[in-house]
This record gives sequence, structure tokens and C-alpha cells, in this order.
Amino acid sequence: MPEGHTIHRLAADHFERFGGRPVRAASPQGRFADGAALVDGRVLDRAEAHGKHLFLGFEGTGWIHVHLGLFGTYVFGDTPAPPPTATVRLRLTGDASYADLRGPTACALITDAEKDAIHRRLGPDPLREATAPEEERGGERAWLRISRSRTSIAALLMDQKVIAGVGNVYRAEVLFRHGIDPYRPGRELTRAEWDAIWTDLVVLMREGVRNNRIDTVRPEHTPEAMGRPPRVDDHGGEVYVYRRAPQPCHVCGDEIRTAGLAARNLFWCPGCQTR
DNA sequence: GCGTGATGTTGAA
DNA sequence: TCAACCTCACGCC
Repeated sequence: MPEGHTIHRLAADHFERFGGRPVRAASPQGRFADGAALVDGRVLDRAEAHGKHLFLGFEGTGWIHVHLGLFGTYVFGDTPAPPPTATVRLRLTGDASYADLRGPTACALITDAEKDAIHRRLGPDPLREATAPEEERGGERAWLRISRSRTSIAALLMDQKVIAGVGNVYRAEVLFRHGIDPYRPGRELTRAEWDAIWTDLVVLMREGVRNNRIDTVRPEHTPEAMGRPPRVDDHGGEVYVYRRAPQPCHVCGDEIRTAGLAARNLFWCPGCQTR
């Protein structure tokens, strides 16, 4: 699940369930035992996300920094919590809820300064647009990088230093929605194309947070509108190209293509996406 | 029971 | 460019 929308949703869910009250913390798996002990019994007073990074702030203690990586998952439940399984890296327990974290790439206690360093190395996040300072709006910093780069737009969109929070699904889908060939170099994008991509990501990812899944098809291309069966797939909602190769494109009927790019699977429609 | 792959990142070669 | 890491579900014996 973990693209940026998932992490922002997790931040909100954590604050809603645990915010403003002391929580119990434990690491049944053991690899975060020291950190959990330091946080145990403290008040969770902030929860924040930047791209795919989650920050849980504990009064007077610092932050737990969580990155889910490819396999990390969170499961929330109501108390009383069942006995944790052996792979639970971190369990937080509050009055009415518990949260189990499994398989993260990162789970560590960090200071304000370490947190600042993470923010500095990440690009602008479409989901932080509303709270970003004026000069950070519109993905301006991302455009500076993209407009000067010979690297493909597909690779640039996955580079968290360029733009934070976009993963393999949003990348494939936003390029489809704007008819852009994934291999086009960043510097061959027009300003208007970039503005449209950024604005679209803000909308799509906000909807992703709200629904807790990725839907990208326009109303005229939904299963209902086109009289086709809804997608049966546990990898998200209705999409145009992600994991659809070699099925036909919903819009032009061409065969969706897939190829490896920087160790990830790229998906696109050769008919709809041009250089 | 074994092999595979997945919405990700890092660090070495 | 490649391997390593984290976990789990699925297909195929």
C-alpha cells in the first residue's frame, strides 16, 4: 500500500486514535525494544507525514520515524488487543485502540535535528501543498530539477529528492492522464505540462488519503460508464495502466505495455502517451 | 513445502 | 547496475 497517500492517512489515523494521551509502546519482535521503552507511557502530541515518511511526536522524547518500504504494514484495531505476533516491530496501545507495525524499512527514535535533515533531503509533497510556505507551492522546486534534467520523467517522478510521495502507481497513472511518454526527458516537458501534472497529483493524492486507495480513472472511463466489470485486484482502485499489461487500454484499445526501469515495473499506453 | 513477487530505499561495485 | 533488507500471500508442486 505504501505511497504517500497511505502515509498521510496513517498520520491522521494515529493522531485520531492516540493523540493527546499517553500510549503504551512495545516491540514484540525486539528490534525496536530500546526505542519503544523510551516512548512507553509518553503522550503522543503530533503526527506528521512527508512523502512516504511518517513521524510520530512524543512529548519531551522526540520522534519515531517510520518508513514502510515495500513490505511494511500497519494494522489498527480496538482494545483489548490480541497477543501480538512475533513479527510486530512496534505496538502502540491507547485507551480504545492499538496499532501494529510490521516489516518497516525504518523504525527509529530521532531528534528534531534528524527530522529536519529528512525534510531537507525530500522534494515537495503534493499532500503538503496546503501547509507549504508560499515559495514552495506548485511543486516549484521539483520543476527546477525536472526542467533541467535529461533523465526520463518516469524516473524523476520516483525520485523522492525531486518530488516526495509519488510511487509506482501514481507515476504510471499521472503520466497516462497527461498523455506523456514515460521515457520523455524531464527537460522536454513544458511548464504547462508540469503545472497540470502537479495540480492533478494534489487532487488525486488527496482523494487517495480520503478513500485509502488509488483511483485514477475519469468519470467517463469508469466501469459503470463503459459497461465493463469493475477491477478485481487487491492493489488499489480503478486505474488506467498500472499492472494492466497486456490488456487493452480503456481509452484507445492499444495493448498496455510494461518494461523495467531502474528495477521497477513501468506501465504505459503507447497509443495515448506520446513524446 | 518452495519459489515468486510487490505501491521502496540504501549502499557497494 | 545490483544485491540486500523487511513480510506475506499466492501459485504450484
